[in-house]
Parts: sequence; C-alpha cells; structure tokens
Amino acid sequence: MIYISLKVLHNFYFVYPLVMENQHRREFTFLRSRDFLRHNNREGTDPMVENSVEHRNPMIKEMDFFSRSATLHNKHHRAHDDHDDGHQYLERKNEASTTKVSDPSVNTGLNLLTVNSRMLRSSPNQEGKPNTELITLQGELGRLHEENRKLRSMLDQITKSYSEMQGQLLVTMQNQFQQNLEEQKVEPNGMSSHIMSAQRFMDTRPPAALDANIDPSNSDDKTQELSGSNTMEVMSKERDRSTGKQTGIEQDGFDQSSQSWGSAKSPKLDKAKGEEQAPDQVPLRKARVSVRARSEAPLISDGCQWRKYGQKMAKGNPCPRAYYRCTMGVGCPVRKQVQRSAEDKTILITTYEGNHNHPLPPAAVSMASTTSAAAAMLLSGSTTSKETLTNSGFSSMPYASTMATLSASAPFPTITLDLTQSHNPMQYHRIIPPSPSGTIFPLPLHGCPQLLGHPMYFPPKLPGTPALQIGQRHTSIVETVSAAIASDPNFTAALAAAISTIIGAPRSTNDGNNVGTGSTIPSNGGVAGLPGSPQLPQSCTTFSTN
DNA sequence: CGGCTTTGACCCGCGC
DNA sequence: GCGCGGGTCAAAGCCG
Repeated sequence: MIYISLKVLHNFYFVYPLVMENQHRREFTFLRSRDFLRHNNREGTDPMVENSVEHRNPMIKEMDFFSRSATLHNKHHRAHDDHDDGHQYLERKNEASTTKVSDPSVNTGLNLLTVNSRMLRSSPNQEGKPNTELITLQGELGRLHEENRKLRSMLDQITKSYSEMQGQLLVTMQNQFQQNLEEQKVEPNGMSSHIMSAQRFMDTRPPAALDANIDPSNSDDKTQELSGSNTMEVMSKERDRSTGKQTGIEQDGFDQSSQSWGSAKSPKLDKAKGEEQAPDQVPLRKARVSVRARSEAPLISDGCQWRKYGQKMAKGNPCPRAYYRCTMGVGCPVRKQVQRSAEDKTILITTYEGNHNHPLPPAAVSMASTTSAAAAMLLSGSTTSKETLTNSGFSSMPYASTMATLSASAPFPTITLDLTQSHNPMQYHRIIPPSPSGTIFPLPLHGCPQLLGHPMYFPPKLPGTPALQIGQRHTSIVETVSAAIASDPNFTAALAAAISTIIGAPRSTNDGNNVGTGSTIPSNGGVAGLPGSPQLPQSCTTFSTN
C-alpha cells in the first residue's frame, strides 16, 4: 500500500514524489491529448486548441490531487479514472483490496452484493433464523469504512504536513537570501556591485506571494511542489530579477503562470503579458545550468520525463542540438538542450533552463539540487564570472576550476558543470573543508533518505544554526557534492536497491536494468515503475549516463 | 490508437 | 531593412 509506505517514510523530499509520480503520469496522459484534440477537430471543434500543450483544458489542472495520484496504477483504468472523484476511487480501490486480503469468505464486492441481494430476497422466508452472514457483512462493511476513513486521514495529514514544510522552506529561502545579502553588505571592498545585484534579486513579496507565482488554477499542484523545484525556482526568480537585457515581461510571464519560463522565444506570451509589466521592473536574463558528462547515449538520465520538440543544427557544431521539454507537470517550463561537444563527441552537453513547477521524483531531486545550487552560484554574485566563482566559494575547491565555469558572454548567464573530469567522487569527502558555520544547506539532496548513509552525504547540522544563516558558498559545496554523487553509478545502484528494500515493493527485472544504466528518457523517462506499486527511482542521481 | 519523434516552417532577436 | 542564428511550432510519420 503506497500510502502506508509514505507514512512510514514520511520525508519531505522522498515520500511525496512517490505519490506525485502518479500525478505526473496522469498529467502526462493529458499532455498527450493532442491527438485527441486533433481527432475532435476533425469533428468540428476549435482548431485553436490543437497542438498546444499550453492550451490544455485548465480544468485539468484543477483535478483533484487524489484523483491524479490514486489512479494510473493501472493504465487500463485510465479512461474511467478521468471521470472519477479521487476519493471515491481510492475508496473503491481500498475497499476491494482490503476485502480480498482480510476475509477470504468475502471474495469480491460483486459477490458481496450478490449474496446481499439474495439474502434480502430470502429473508422473508427465513424468519427466525439468525442472519449472521448479513451481520458479518455489515460488520465488514463498517470496518472497511473505518479503514477508508483512516487512510483518508493519513493522506490529509501528509498533505498538510507537506504544505507546512513547503512554506517553511520558502521562508527559509527568503531569509537565507536576506542573510546573505546582509553579509555581503558588511564586506567592504568591491562588493557594491554584488549588493546592488543581490538587491535586485530580492523579491520583496512574502513567500506566499512567491508561491502564488504558480498558476492559481494550479493550486493543487503548487502546494505539492517539492522544495527542490521551489528552491531553484526561488533562486532563479531572484536571479531573473537581477540581470539581463530582456524585459521583465518574461518575468511576469514566468511568475504568473509558469507556463512559460519567459524564454525570449515566447513572444506571444511575452507580448500578451507585456502590458502588465511594471515600468520600473528590471530586465532579466535567464540562468542556465549546463552539464558536461561523458556519455555514449543520446541522453543522460536525470529522472525527469522529457519530450523532444525540436532539433537544430547549431552553428559551429556538426552535431545537432536537440530540444526537450519537461512533461512531468502541466505546463512545466523546464526545458533542456542536448548536444554533443564539437571537440569531443563523447561529451554530452545538457543545458537546463527553468524550474520545475511540480514535484520531482527521487531520481530527479538530485538534479534539482545540483542545478539549484548552480543557479545559486549565479545568484550569489554579479554577472562577471570570476567574481561569481570567487564569491560563491567555488574557487576554494580544488576541482572548482574544472568543475564549474561561468559564461557571461552567452545570451543567458550559464554555469557549466564539467563532470567529464575523471575525479573520484570520494575525494570530495576528503577535500571538502568543514564549512565555517559547520553547516551545509539542506538542499533537496537529502530528499533521498538513503543518502544519509552514503559517505558522500554530509547531513546538515541544523540545530543551533538555522538554515537562514547559511550562505551561498555552502550551497555551492553541496552542489559539487551532489554532482559528484550523481556521477557515481555505483551509488546509484546501491541507492535504488536500498529504496526497494525499504519499500518492499516487488522489483521487476527491468528495474535492475534501469538502475545506473540510464535508459533513454523518452517513453518512461527513467522513472517508470511498476503499475500499482510505488515507482522506484531509476536513479537517485542526476547524471547516470547510459 | 496513443505516444512520441521527426523535420520543415516559422518567429524573433540581434548584428550589420 | 536584411540576413543569420537560435528557438519553437505543428503536421506528418513512426512505433509498440
């Protein structure tokens, strides 16, 4: 039972994705409704809605979370689930399953009804006989109702807990940045530009307002977001407010709907929302996180589901550049470009843009932590690369020079994480100096509980040191660590095995194959699990190359 | 038949 | 204004 497992493993990052993945799949199904729309168009419906993910029925967004999460355990039930109330579905599902396992004498609901009706019909002819069977069934029914009630209560509790934690995280992020800003103000020389830059980063709205950046109609999804995505989202928002030559129109576009993260190539949306732009709004540029990793496969497995929407031959590179869009959430603005290096075709360059507006599976949490930390590096300083590297603390790391570089000349500020260096991840365990405050910011990295046992993971020492006191440089360290972990396929396999042990779900042979192999993302996106069981992460790492 | 990729067309920003 | 390049769209086709 997935929800019981969730209860046991109640973890801010780890638990919810197990639920959310079903939601993703549900929404993924809707994402693929283009053909359906096209089919309808042939019958006279509005062609304007055709072929546009952004034009999906907004009602889809507001569908009950439970409807989305509780269904799709079985693909064949999908058509019916679309019209089901989630609670009812869950109730029926629980009722059926519980009935089966709890009382062998009651096989199915159908039998139950049959017996029941027969008994009702025969009861007048059986006066005086104790209707023990009916009483038993009624008792069983009552027990099932009670169990359903408990399950619902558990779900409500989990949801509530998640919402609270999410709010706390947002507050923490906000406070952390303010703290960092104050620290920068104290530092005397040459920091004025950073201060000014950071001040522009600051979003003076309360966390709730930040949170409300998500499409209001998508409130359900919003409240279920992983902090991993939020972390980066906040950072990127702050970053987006800081620099760049594009207009704040895009910022508006991003904030209000997350349908578009404000690419310069979203002119329609930009124009539409340009009228709402505040005149004094600061132009922005988009932060990008580029990952270089050696891989023979066309894609690296990052735990998300992607859909290819374009391919172009880029100038100066014989290898085509592929464009992917995240399809795990409705209107997720995250996109990525995949291209092989012109110099070394074994190097796969994956560039991520935007921030997920949906919960992430465990396999993708690491990516979120990595990219968010990288974005934090951009956030931590001005647009000049050297300053950023220095101030983020990255330069203090032995491998920093080869691990991360910044490009201010690119159209978008881009940070490149070079994982092609054959460094031993374990080295980081030795070389990372204790942070000054003895604290590492609790990025979503520890969303995977098993990370706690991994030698590469440094558990945050929060007591006495609120997260808000943690500077960006700590974040960059975590980023490096997470990237190192991500590049460790052995850890990937071990992590997946540990998760499967804890959850106790049956593993198919495919699962084992998926782990660490980084199967090509499309179709299953590397996060597919067994129908009806919690979907195990293919990998809890980001860059398990194929 | 649904899901996904392919690929030419299109749009936009930018430099000249 | 024009051309180039990056990015996206969307019809067509492929695949299981």
